[in-house]
This record gives sequence, C-alpha cells and structure tokens, in this order.
Amino acid sequence: MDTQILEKQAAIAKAIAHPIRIAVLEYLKPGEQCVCDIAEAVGTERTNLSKHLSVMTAAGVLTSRKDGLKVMYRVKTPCLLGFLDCIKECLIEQATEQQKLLEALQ
Amino acid sequence: MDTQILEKQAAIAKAIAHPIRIAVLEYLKPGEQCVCDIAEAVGTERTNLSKHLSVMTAAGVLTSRKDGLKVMYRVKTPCLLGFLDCIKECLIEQATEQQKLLEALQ
DNA sequence: CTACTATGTGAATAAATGTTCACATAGTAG
DNA sequence: CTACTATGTGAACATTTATTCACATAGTAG
Repeated sequence: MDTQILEKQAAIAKAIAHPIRIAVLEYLKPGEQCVCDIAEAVGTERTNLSKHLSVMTAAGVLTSRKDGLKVMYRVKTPCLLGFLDCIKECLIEQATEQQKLLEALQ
Repeated sequence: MDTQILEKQAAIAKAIAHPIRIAVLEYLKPGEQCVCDIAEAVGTERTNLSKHLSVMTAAGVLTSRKDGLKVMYRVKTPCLLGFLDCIKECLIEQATEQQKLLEALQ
C-alpha cells in the first residue's frame, strides 16, 4: 500500500471525524445551506465553524459557492453520507450488545 | 442532534482516520489476521500497532480473539469497508478534477 | 521451572488539531 | 462614502493523539 494514498484517504476520514463536522454533514444531507444557518443548526461559534468548513472543503468533502453576502456549502461526495448511516449501524450494534449483556446479568 | 451520539459517531470515524489504521482495515478485508502478520503488512513498530489496534477495538471497529500465543483481529462492522471504497471514489474524483484543470491549462 | 515468542501497557515525549481572539475582507443597503 | 452583515484568517493557546521506551503478561516448548 502506497503511503501517499493512505494519507489522502486518512485526510478524508479525518475531515469527518469530529462531532461538529458530522453534525454539519447531517444538516447538509438535504442540500446546500449558508454558513449562518449551519452555525445555528450545529450550535457553534461562527469562527470555529468557519475553520471546520474550510478543513472539510480542503479535504474535498464539501464545496461552496458564493450567493451575495452568503456562502452556500454542500456535500461534494454524496457516498460519504452513506458512511454516516453505516456508523449509525455500528452504534446500534454496540448498543444492542450492551443490552444483551445487561439482560444476561439480571 | 444529540451531542453524545455525535461524539460516538465521531469516535468511530476517528478510529479509521489514520493511514496506519486504514492500512490495517485494507489488510483485514479478506478476514482475520494475527498481530504479527498485520505488523509486517503495514510496516509499523509492533508497539505502536498495538495501540492502534486497541483504539480501533475500543471504538468497535475491530474485534479480536486469542488463538494460542497469537491474537487474531478482524473487522467487526463490515459496512465500514464500504466506506474505504467511497473514500477511494473521492480520491479518483479529485484526481480527475485536477487532470481536467491541467489539460485546460495546456 | 526456564527460556522463548507474541502481545499489551504506563509514562514520557513529540506532533497534530481544535478553539478563541482580534482583525480583515467582501458584498449590501442607505 | 458609511454603516452593516456574513464570512474568513493569522496567531496564540489549549487539548488531543501518536510514537517510543522500558517493562509486564500470557501462552508454549523443552
């Protein structure tokens, strides 16, 4: 495996691996939104959100376009949204396991 | 969006977001392998690999079982492997874009 | 029991990331 | 032009992660 390719793959995964960024992706599922609305939806300092958005854009996870004063962001590679669903499956699996363990203990 | 859920989702994504960990996942695609073989395949210090494996296990990405002296690891949630494919699609898309740009400049 | 192989762990250190502040830019409206 | 709104950026600092070392454990073979 080529180190360079692995690093680029990791860069994309890193661009997703943060609670705020996942919230952004979830919010952008239906389509593009301006920074102001994203900020309100995920409940973060605007400056901080700006940084997260630019990391995600640099990694190729998001793209943006200007619309007057606003900047509209959207998910660039839709299959990444499938990853979020997969992660949820993982969580459900984990929770189910724990519940079984709990039941076995009672 | 519940902060706790977002954090757990991010934890799973973080457990993938590292070149060595992606190499491990790739190597484990066909099935379980012992630590010694994984170490050789990804070319890392064994101690360091151990830490990565335990992070991935804690996040629920991998599971392991003992087999004599060896410990065999495997991917716990197979849909995560689909994510790797998606990431590769992203990279191909990005490379294609850059090539188009390059051609347009000539 | 002893020596050996495979793996894990705590602590220290090094490196990368996230957050915040003050300030910059860019478009809009009056 | 001036004031205002939406967004981005550099630098400082705080926090999180990764890596490495020395050592621990656990199973195996003689």
